[in-house]
Amino acid sequence: MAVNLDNFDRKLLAEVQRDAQVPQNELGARVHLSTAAVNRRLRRLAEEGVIDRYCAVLAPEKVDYPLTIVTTVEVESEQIDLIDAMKRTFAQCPQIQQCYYVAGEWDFVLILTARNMEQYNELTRELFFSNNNVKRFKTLVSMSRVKAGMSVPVDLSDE
Amino acid sequence: MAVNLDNFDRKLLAEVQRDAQVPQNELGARVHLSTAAVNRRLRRLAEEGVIDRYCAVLAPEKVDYPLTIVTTVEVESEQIDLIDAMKRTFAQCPQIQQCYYVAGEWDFVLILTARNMEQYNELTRELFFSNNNVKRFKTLVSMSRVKAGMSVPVDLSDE
DNA sequence: TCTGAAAATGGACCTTT
DNA sequence: AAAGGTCCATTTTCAGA
Repeated sequence: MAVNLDNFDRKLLAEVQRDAQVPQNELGARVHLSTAAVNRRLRRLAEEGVIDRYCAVLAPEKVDYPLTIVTTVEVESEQIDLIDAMKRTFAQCPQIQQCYYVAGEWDFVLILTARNMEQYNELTRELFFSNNNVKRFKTLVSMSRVKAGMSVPVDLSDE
Repeated sequence: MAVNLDNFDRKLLAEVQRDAQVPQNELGARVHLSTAAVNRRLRRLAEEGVIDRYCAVLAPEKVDYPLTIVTTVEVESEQIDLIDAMKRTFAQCPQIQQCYYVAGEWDFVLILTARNMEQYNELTRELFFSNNNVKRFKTLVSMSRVKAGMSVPVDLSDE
C-alpha cells in the first residue's frame, strides 16, 4: 500500500503540499537537488499516485460560502446497498466537501459548506428528512475554521 | 467579504479546483477565452484572495497515514484565552488536518490522520488527557473516506 | 548533471465597448 | 476605464546525451 520514499521525496512532498507553485529549480535549491532530479521525482510521485492531484484552494467566504457545518448522521439500517446509496448521494452533493463513514456513536460524518442557514436547512430536507434510512442527525455549526486543509504529515527518517 | 465574480471567473474556479495543472490555453478553450485573458483572471483571483493557494493533495495511505479519525471535544471552560490556547495547539499539530470550533453539543471537531491506532492513542494523551481544559472527547474512526476535499461549489448565475 | 527544445506564463500593445 | 485579443519575451518543464 505505502510506497518507498526517501527524504528527498518527503521534503518535496512537504513543499508541494504547502505550495504547488514553487518552480522546480527553487524546490531543487531548497532540498539540494538539481532541477531535473526534482522534475523526475515529482513525475514519479504523481505516477505512483503518492501525489493524487494538484488543485486550487478557494477562500470560501470570497465565493459567498461563509458557513462550514459538521453534521453527524445515524442510519436506520446498515444494509450494504442502503449504505452504498447514501454514500453516493453524499458524494454527489456539491455542498458536501467531505464524507466519512465511521465507526462509533454515529455512522456518517459530513463536512458541509453553505451560503447561509436557509440553504443548510434546505439541504437537511433533501439529504436527511426525505431519506428513510436516516434515523437522526446532529448539526454542529463552525464558528471558526481554526485549521482547514488536507495536508498529511511527512515524517523525515534518519535512514 | 465576497468578491464580484462573473461566469468566466466561476468556470475557471471550478476548473482549477478540480485540476490546477490544466494549462491556461486549454482553460481558455474550455471557457471560451484567450490564454492571456485566462492568465489575467487567474492572477487577479489569486491577488484578491479568492484563490487562497495551489497545493498538491497526497494519497494518505501511500505515505503510510491510512487512518482518518474524527474527534469531537468538549471543553471545561470557554474562557477566551483557554480556547485560544487550545486552538493554537490544535493548529500546530501536524496530524490534525482540520479543526473547527463549533456551536452545538461539542466545542471542537477535529479531523485527524494517523499511522495506526497506537499513534492516535499517543495523540489523545498529548492533546486531551494532558489538557486540563478538556472535559471529554469522542472518537469516530473512519472506515471509508467516501469523499475528501476542500472544494467549494461555484454556482453559475444567469447574469 | 548539463544542454537545449518545447511548452507555458506573463507582459506590451492595440482594439472594442 | 475596463477587459479582450494578438504577439512576443521570459520562465519553466522535461527529455536526451
